[in-house]
Amino acid sequence: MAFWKPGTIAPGSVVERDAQNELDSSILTTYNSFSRLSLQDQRQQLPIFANRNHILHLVETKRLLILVGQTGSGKTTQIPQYLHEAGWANAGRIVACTQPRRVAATTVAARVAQEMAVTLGEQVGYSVRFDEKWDPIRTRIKYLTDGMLLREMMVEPLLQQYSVVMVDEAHERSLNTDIVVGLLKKVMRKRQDLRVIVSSATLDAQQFRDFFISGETIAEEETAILTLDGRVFPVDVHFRLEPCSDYLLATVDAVVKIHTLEEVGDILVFLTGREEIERAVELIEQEAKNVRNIPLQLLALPLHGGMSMESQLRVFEPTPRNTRKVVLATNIAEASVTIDGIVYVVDSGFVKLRSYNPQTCTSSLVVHPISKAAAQQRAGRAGRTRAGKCFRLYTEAGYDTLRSTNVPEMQRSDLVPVALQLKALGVWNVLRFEFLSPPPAEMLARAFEILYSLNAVDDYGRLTIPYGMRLAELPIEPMMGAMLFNSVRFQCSEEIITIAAMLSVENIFVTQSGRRKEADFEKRKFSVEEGDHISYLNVYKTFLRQNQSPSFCRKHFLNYKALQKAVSVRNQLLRYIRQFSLSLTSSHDATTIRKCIASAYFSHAAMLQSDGTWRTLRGAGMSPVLHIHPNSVLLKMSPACVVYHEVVETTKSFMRDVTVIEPQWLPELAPHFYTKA
DNA sequence: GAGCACTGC
Repeated sequence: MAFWKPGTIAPGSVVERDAQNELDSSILTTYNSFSRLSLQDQRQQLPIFANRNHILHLVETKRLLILVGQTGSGKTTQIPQYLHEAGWANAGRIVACTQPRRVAATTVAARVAQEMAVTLGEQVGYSVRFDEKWDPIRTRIKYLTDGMLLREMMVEPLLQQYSVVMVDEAHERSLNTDIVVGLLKKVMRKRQDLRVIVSSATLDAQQFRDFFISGETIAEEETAILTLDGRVFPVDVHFRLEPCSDYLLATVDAVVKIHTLEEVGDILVFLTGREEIERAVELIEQEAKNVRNIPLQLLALPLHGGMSMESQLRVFEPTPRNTRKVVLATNIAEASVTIDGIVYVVDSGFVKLRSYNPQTCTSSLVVHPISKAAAQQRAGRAGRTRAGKCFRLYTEAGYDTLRSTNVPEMQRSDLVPVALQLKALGVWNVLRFEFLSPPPAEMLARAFEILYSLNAVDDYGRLTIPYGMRLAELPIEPMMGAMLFNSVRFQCSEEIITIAAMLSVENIFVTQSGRRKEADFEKRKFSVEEGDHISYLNVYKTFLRQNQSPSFCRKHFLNYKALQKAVSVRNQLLRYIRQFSLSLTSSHDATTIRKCIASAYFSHAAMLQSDGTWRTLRGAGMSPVLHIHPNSVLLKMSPACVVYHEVVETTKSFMRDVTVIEPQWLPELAPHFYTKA
């Protein structure tokens, strides 16, 4: 293939896969060359074992250790054990290891408990939302999501119970990881004894060190950067010689070329979204019919977050005989989901990213070029089980123009919840908080204006007690929290908790390509003219009445897993209601429920214009022209006045989760915001 | 008559 310019990357030079994958490679006997060894012998075979004493020495003598960990180095499972063996968990102290994802925290904890031959939940435990197994007295090593560590810090800001905190996957720059890192720097000022380990990728290790040594919190000589070798297979990386004008067609072309020219092995393709993936599947299926001289069948499978769990599971089934599987995936396959047997990766070089515009309170979902770090992560997906190849649909010069690491989530998020959480975590002056990547001061100032309008902070920017503190404690966004508190007054808290839970989960209605009409028909059975919120209430009530039956969901195109999550969220919210001693009352009057929604979402009210679009009532000149989202039950209706949960900008500015209201409610419910004309 | 990347509390 003269088409491709080869450029090998050395074994171990790909960015670390997430902790769960690291674990998979040692659990799955098929691919574990050490499987016949005892667990202790297996531990000593890991590349990291050679560094054990060095790591312990660094933790002993330095206060901050930055680990550049390669794939399969075993750092997530081994380092906490080394620290435990060396006595860092003596005298009632605990070694903590944070993860950005729930599955990683729980599965790694299970593996470590197994290696230490202890019962999970005793010496080794984990803590994630909805699920925890650890013992306040006995637990010595604790794996937790960084979000859970933040919750613990609301109660114990100095983390006195922990001797070492290891922040894993810090290079992903998730919102919570960044907040944890910023807070750890603050804690290190007050606790000389605390040890911090930050695990990251090559490209940003120095940035983490610079962050901690700035402001003389800790001296440079109190820090160390250590690079660990990994256990992965080499991946040949091929660039295009010429840029392509249409990466979708280039994708299909690349898949067909791999299929005809390369030896057996499954293909993983990275694209940006559902629509694109479905088109690519179609095109590949067409092309596959024309390939006649190959004994292998080509099986194209989509993989994206909008699919039901059972459809997603299809990509994990073993590839049938005489078949080559090609999985066309979104970013879900970059870190969250690992597919075995992938030998070839086709990388479009693009990703769909959500970013937030605080001026219009709008989030947009736009296709962006990926970062170099993400490109390496994607390439690494080909080297899991044996040597692989990665075909990049961009030139080497194009690669050089990519930014080195991901845009931190902090830079593209609504800062209202961040500001509220930092206040609740005891950060007195949020504008002076040391962020790893500081957001513009005016964006933080705007966040405080909104917190003030919600009565979460007072004239001086102080958190109100108990209201602001309670809003911060709730695991939902502040405006939704306000709706929850208002529901007590409207005497419909039962229904509002359900609605809040349903708004917290995505993709309640699943759509399978080709069965859209059926799905639409089923959806209409739950739909009411009042709008999406009340329709969700219907879905939830019916789901419970059907005893949370998976087959009921399948029959009616409902997402079983999403609904189960809604049940968990609702139970959690119910616990908060009880904790705050709020009364639980039920209302069968949809008008009351709609008024309650509008009482918190009054700033999200929009009026129908003569041209058939909507505009927000206040600041209409600034607000974009709004449309009802195609997923809304109100799509074909033209309600005169609505409130919406959020606006997402894709091809247009769409209002998602819309409820019909009467315009005269607004001056009654929010007189400070709307004055009667 | 069109659309929705992925996490987390």
